[in-house]
Amino acid sequence: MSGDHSHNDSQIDSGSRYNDSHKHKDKYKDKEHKHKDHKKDKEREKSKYSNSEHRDSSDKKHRDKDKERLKLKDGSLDKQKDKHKEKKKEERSFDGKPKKEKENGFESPFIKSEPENDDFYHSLKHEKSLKRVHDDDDAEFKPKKIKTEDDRSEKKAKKRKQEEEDIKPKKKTKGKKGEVATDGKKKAKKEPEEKWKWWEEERYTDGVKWKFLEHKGPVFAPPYDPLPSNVKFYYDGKHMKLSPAAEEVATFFAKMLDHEYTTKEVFQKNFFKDWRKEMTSEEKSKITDLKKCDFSEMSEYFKAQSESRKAMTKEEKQKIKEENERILQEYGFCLMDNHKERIANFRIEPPGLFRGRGDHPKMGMLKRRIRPEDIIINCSKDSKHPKPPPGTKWKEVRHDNKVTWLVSWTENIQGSIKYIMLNPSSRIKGEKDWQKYETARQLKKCVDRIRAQYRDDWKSKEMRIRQRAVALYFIDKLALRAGNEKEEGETADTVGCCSLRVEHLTLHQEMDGQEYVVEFDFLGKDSIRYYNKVPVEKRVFKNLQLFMEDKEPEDDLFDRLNTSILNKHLQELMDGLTAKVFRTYNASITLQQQLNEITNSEDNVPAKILSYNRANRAVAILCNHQRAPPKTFEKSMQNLQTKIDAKKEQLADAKRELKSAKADAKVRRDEKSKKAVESKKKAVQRIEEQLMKLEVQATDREENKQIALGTSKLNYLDPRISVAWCKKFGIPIEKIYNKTQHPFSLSDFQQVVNLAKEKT
DNA sequence: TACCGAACTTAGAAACGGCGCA
DNA sequence: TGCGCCGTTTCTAAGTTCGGTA
Repeated sequence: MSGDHSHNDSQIDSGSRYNDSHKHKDKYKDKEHKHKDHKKDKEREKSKYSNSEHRDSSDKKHRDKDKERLKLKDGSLDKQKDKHKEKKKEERSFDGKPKKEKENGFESPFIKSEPENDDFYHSLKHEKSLKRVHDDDDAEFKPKKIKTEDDRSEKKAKKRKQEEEDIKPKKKTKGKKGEVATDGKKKAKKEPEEKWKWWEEERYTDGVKWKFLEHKGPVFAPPYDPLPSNVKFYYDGKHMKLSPAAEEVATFFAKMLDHEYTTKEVFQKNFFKDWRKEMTSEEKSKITDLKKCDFSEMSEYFKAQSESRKAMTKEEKQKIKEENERILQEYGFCLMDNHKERIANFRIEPPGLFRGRGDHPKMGMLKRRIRPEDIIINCSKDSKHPKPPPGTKWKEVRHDNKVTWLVSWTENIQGSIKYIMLNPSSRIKGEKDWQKYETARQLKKCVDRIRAQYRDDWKSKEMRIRQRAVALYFIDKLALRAGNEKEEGETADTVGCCSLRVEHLTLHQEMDGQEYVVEFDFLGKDSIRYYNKVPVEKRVFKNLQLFMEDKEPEDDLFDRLNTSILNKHLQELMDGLTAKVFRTYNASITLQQQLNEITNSEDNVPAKILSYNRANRAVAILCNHQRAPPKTFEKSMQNLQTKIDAKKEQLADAKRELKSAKADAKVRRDEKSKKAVESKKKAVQRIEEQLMKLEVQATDREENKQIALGTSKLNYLDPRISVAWCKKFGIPIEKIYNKTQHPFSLSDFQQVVNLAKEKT
């Protein structure tokens, strides 16, 4: 990326986003409190206005101001749009791939390392490069076809028809536990299952997700197991026997007694309110104050139970493991279009207390038990439908093949729908993932034009266009999320780009020797704090001043913008473009740039992996993927340091021994002493390597203290970049991805690796 | 065009389990 | 052999996007 889009330079103090986070947390909480109090006061004052009235009046105010400041639109945008549409037609063929790229072959720059080809992300022809990485001499490679509406040749229609005829599952032969073999071939135990190369097949059209789907339904949470009679609950110091329903809910609280949640007022209030709903009228009249409730015996009981589980014998543990495996084999897989696919979450969420993140107004509420009568089953008409537990009924059985879920139910906290879906290794998820990275690569081709346009729009005569352009600049430069509007009081007060409020930004004409600095401070997804000081272009700065003029701190910064308007605009700029594509694109391109920049081919494997982790870290910082430092962090760092110190001593000893061996050899001049020198040399070398490994580990861990790498690795980084990097620098792919990560690249890769091993 | 619900992705925390070390 | 550590897996909350409806 060029200019101001190099993310890492753009943050004056990127480290401060993490290092200061605790310092700022309290300040932020105060701020949030103030905001809420202020809001309440204002609401009281303005109680005669409804929310929408207030918004309307504010809209009008801004509209009038616009008129004063800006003259009417001159139609240049439409011209631009038309021009762009034409260009778009030229750029792409029907399947979304540039013609040029289709005609010319491609070589991964990480394989062929000329500097001009270092832009892997841009020039990559994905299927081919993947294949190259995996299997250089596979001449049979066929690029995957992405079917579109325009893509229906007669031949393909015939093929589809044939597929439809073939779609019923082939007769399966059951092998030993959990083995399902197709085509009547029994699979040998432990033999790796043949991997479905779905990426080599054509996709469904018209929103069809599958033709055949069969599964066994969900696994329900075990029924409540009442407490033994010796485990007592006390109210106001006196023992009180609770009814089963009230006792169950009490145990949810008792299980969380050591958690910070139970100390929060909102949590306690919500819990108590919902708990009382489960009580008998007698209990209700007696138990009126949570503070008088003593759950400690219950809590101790659960702790003891957890301890005894840990202390179980090997055999007992094995028995449980086997039972879990049996359940997994029975319920953890489905049959989708002839293939056995792993289900991600086949267990229904058990009842408990809702743990919202951040200052969630509903934390502590009772998540009720889900019964078969709440469950909607989705499967093929012609499949064997899952049976509800004896004496119960499903809410509904439907056959909707335009969705990917198998089971759904509505949860009682937010009233939202929960789903049981397939594992990321499934075709259905992998295909989507692949598509996502392809869209991001499409963006790479037109991002310069889009950037030029939004820069131009900063000067627009229309306020809404200026706001859109500045928001897009933030989304692109800072990888902010889109920021949907949220219902007040239903969730924690978090924002994204479009929902930023005036109070979330502070403008500094000059700061730390830089001009036009914007200081962001807000809570994003999961109430993770985003704190960043960013120098921006003068025009952006001036626009922000304009947007903030005459507004209250709690007013929307972009009052003429929402995610729907923004995404509609993005759709016009590029097919399939939405705000989140920028995050994927910028994450992947950052990884590639960082890898190019910091990998040293002379380094050994651990040092190269450190480089990879650092590149990954740059992405995680960009995307603001933070985590709470592990509880054992300080201790584990200390342990590591002790190991390093010991290793250093060991090295010093080894060096001394080598020195004396050398001196000895000089005097003796015999074979034996020569050999001794050699072996001492090797020992020194070995210890040096071990020390280096430990030091690298310490650096990596320290740098990772508050940063979560997993999310970016799993969701934002095009795996082809990592795979190509591994190939170029001779790093085993297993060092970067474990066996469950990145199915579409790794399953194939792993297969080729295994084949190669077999051949040698 | 605004609104809303459905569907799906992204997210951090917690639980789990296996491995290395004393 | 037991224990602690740490990577992996599971869990489910919290986002985004899309499409239908009024």
